[in-house]
Amino acid sequence: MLATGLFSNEARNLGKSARTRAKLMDAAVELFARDGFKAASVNEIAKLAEMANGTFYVHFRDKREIVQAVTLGIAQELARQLDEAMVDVDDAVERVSMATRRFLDLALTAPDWGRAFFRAAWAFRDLRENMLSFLRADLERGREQGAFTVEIDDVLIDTFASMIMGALFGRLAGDFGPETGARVAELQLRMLGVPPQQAKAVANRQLPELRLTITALPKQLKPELVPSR
Amino acid sequence: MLATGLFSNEARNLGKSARTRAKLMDAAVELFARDGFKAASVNEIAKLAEMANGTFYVHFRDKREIVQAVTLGIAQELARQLDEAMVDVDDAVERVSMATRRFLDLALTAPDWGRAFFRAAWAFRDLRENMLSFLRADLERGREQGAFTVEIDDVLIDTFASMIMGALFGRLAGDFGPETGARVAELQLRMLGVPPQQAKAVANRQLPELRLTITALPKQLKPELVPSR
DNA sequence: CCCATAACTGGGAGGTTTGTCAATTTTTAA
DNA sequence: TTAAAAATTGACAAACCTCCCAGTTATGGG
Repeated sequence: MLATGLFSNEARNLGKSARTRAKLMDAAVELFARDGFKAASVNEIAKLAEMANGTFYVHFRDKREIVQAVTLGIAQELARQLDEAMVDVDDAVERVSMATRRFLDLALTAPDWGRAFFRAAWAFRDLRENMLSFLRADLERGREQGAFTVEIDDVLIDTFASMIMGALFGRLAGDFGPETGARVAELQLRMLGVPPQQAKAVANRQLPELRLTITALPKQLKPELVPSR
Repeated sequence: MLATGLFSNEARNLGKSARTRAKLMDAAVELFARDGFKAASVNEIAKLAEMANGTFYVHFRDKREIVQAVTLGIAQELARQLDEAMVDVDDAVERVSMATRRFLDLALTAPDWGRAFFRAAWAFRDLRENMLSFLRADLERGREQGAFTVEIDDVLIDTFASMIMGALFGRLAGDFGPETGARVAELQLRMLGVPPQQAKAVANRQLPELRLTITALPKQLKPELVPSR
């Protein structure tokens, strides 16, 4: 077990129950990433979290419940950080390129989260659709700004997302290096109708340092997962 | 259990051993498609194939072996059919568009095969790389013919494949209809540098009827999986 | 048709999994 | 400080898993 996983870190100032719950979730992330949701066992999660099997069932009704908590937590945190990294970018071409590159950077800083997210994205439709709503907003903005010539429909959005997921997989597998994000962003912009030269320039633009802000979630119940702009 | 799955059909004129083996493989495809390779159990495979658990071990050393047989079988058959459907197409733009559209049509005619292939493509690197070698050939041909302006590298090939896999997933989930293949092909051609108007025209070109040729595999051991041209 | 051989059966050993529960320890708040 | 509440433990039932094997049945070449 790692010293502290991301959930534990978020919960470090909360009560004991929340900390134990977070520890279980961190262990679960690791196993979900490695084995998938179905193949990971409650026993192993508890063992990795260094507690007795029975404790698991104090904090989660069953495996389905921890799967939901973990995947929702990962999606929320990734979306929040991505959103934050882009608050003051207005140009759609920049935003679209940045989303792809930042998302990959982010997922790669916590590879287990990346892997678990990869699995969750295929397994859970509502989570996937929630993430895609962010994307749709930027793509439609690009059309309005006249930057994208392609028609925006569900297939386009899904395809765009698949390109990101494919890159995530390749990065996580170690097949590709850090330049992958820029390359994929370039390909995406070409697809959207941005002139090749501009696509290359924008996609390779230097990004400001990635500032990680792992903060505690608000005490209130999980906020809805919605684009902030 | 379905009347006859594809493996059983291929083996229908072979000896009893081959037929039983094929029946197990058909059952396995169904469960792999539903639950994944790790979560599917030998017990359930045997039960679905309507035979005693012990029979499984007459035909396969263990689960790894049937997973390998099934995934290789699916990949081979899909590659073979795809290759056959494209033998007399020379233009790279046409080939690339056709590969995407035909692959999707093919995978959708046997959705369990499609689902199992989808899983296998992420799980088994060598299988994936083997399929990608087909793709690379056509993409490079397109550069030589001057049709594609984009640089051909590993990230491009992987991204191209991810677009297909994403579409496959959406089609299998019922999110998208039969027009998806043409739409994704159009997006791919745009990405490669084909002028938008031409991309749209080629991608929507009517394809000759898909002729399914489920035939018995040659008696000799599995042939290598290699592009025929 | 006969019978050697191949295919198949089903019970079981030994392990893992899920989920429960009574007993124990830790935390919290008065 | 102390007692009630909350958290944790670990053993366990019941189900399910993989793989084996001794015994039974089916197949097909001579």
